[in-house]
Amino acid sequence: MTIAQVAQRTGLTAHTLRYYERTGLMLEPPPRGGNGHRRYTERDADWIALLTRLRASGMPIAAMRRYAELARRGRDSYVARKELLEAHRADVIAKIEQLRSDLEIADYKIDLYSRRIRGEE
Amino acid sequence: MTIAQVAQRTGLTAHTLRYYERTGLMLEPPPRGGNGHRRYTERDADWIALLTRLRASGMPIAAMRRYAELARRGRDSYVARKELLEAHRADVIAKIEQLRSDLEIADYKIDLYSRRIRGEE
DNA sequence: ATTTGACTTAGAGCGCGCTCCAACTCCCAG
DNA sequence: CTGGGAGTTGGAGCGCGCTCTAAGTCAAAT
Repeated sequence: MTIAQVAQRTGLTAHTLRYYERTGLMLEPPPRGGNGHRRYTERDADWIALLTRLRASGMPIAAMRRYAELARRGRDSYVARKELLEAHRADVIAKIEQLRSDLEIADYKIDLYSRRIRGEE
Repeated sequence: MTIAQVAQRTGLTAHTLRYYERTGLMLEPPPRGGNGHRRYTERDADWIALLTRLRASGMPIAAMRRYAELARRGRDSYVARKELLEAHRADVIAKIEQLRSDLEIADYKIDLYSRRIRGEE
């Protein structure tokens, strides 16, 4: 698979794919064809798809890098990887709760404006 | 109220308070004491508290600036302000839903690692 | 008189996550 | 053999939201 095809498939740009590789997010650098172009394997594409989902849930690049490092260590890092993901999950859940509660002020204000618009105060 | 007191009360730094003012988030620049220092009114502090809550729910500075501009226009902008907040609320709710769904991959992986750790596969 | 400390300003710097640029190589179609 | 298109690299630039620095003013405490 070419970089353009992976970009297409994952929704990332080719720029971003090279950036991810540079910054240590790949399990290993994708193999190159005779012309020096990257030839992504199916496994590469799957890994990148996983990265995009972790990213979408707000995982920082640095944590994804740690996750990639663990994944390179193989079966020995299952526990560590699980812990990393659990920590991330807890972060996301906390963030969701925070958003919910910080949204209340908007709700309150919206209600206030509604009443003012209707001339109730 | 001094800038330090408002910082204390709102959890922002004095730096950030000046930045917010520079960038157009205040209804009007806080009055100055004889020594040129800002003397925040109770109303200023309340407004800043509202800003921090909007900010905490992820509203971008640019949107807060628009909100401040509307607020400066007074009663005429109730409808516009309400619409702005409703748009923000919709954004936040969408973001929460997105987070929930993007979290599924972490859940799935956590479960996978659990089973692998227990030696089931 | 001096030091301390809280404030002032304009403007620089930073961390994050991209995003793009310049200059280059390579291959293929016309 | 020429042009176009897709890829390569190192490194610069950007948008956001702060965050900090330098140099200065002023007031109260010693």
